[in-house]
Amino acid sequence: MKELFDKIESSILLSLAAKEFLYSISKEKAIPKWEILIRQGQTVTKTFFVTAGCLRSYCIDKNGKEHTLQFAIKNWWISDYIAIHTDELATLTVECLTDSRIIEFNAKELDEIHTRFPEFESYQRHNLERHVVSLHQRILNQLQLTALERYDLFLRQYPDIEQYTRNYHIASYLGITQESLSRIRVEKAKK
Amino acid sequence: MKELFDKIESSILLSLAAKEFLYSISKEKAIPKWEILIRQGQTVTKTFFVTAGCLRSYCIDKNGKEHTLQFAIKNWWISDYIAIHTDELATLTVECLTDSRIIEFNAKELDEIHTRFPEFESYQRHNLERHVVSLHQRILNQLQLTALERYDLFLRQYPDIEQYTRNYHIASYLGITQESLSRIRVEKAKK
DNA sequence: GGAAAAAATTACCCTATGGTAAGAAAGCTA
DNA sequence: TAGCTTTCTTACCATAGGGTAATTTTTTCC
Repeated sequence: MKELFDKIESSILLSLAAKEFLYSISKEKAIPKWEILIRQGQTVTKTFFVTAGCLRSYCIDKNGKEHTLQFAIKNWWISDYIAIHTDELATLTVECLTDSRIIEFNAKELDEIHTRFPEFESYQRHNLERHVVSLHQRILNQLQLTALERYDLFLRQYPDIEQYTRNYHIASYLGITQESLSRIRVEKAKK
Repeated sequence: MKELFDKIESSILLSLAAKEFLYSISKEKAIPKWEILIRQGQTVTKTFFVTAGCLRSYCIDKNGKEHTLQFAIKNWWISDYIAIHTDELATLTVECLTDSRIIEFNAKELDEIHTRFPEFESYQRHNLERHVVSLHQRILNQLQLTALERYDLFLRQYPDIEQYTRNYHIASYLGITQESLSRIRVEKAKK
């Protein structure tokens, strides 16, 4: 719980009213490892703010292969934004990679917070801007770097995430197979 | 000019004050084909709202290859968000693919609009949410579709953009070479 | 702590896409 | 309309990464 306000307050000043409202609707929850919070094909109503641990969102394609869209650790938001925005069934699965703690919000609650508290809306806008920037960078990396370069960058950029993940999670995030990642790791080890 | 308000008003209600302020600072500009609005390596101060025509943002990698990040037609925003956000030099070039019309905003102006007019901030948040959703979809497509499938999807999803682009623009957006796109087009034609 | 399950590695061969270079077509511009 | 420039196509070969399956290593959990 505290984490949410730490995070938000570090970027904007929340009014007392906003703070009380947030407290009144949000409950921090412990989620055990491997629990699934959103399941591909089902309806999505919630967005999650992570206060501890690590979650992952991924989709399973028509050949049964997993593709990781996002990892989320402390202070990050995660959900199936595609489904929420298009009002369709989940295209993603969101799972807990380790015992974690989250705060969940449904769409109506978030709408209400945004409407009632402009400072929260401002926080969200900044958040989304950062998100867009990181997605732009990810797309450019995918277009111009080799698999090895993307792996190195991932390790440098998100050193805290590796401890929670299996190699095949990272491979599917980087857009390669587990086997290719394994070959890359062998090459790296040789140097 | 009118377009900006058409677009914004269709999603939110702007107060009279906000509208007057927007009018007072924004000037629509005609930009000729091939003009470059942001140049990789230089400083970035502006964000563009397109009212007619088509712009493109791309980066040139260390091997001299172009990678298209975004196309923007009427009612879309375009800039080098990476540079603006990280406060560094442009990693992207933004060019005009055809004679176009734009309204430009500098960061300070946008900040001021956001601060003074919560309804504009709300519009921007929704805009950014849509942007995040489309980037998520693009990343998933890149991970799970073949080049041919991505090309078909592009043509279906953005039928209005093709008229403004060269094939190598589209190829570099899809993450393939111009030659590969050409081979794909030949295959498609056969069927 | 040990059996069972899951993940990672490795070897072998395969395929989609890349690179180069030459020629054809289309688009400008005088 | 001719000539120049840019874009597109095609052929040929190269390569990064994929697929399968067997083996080893690590993790899970009773």
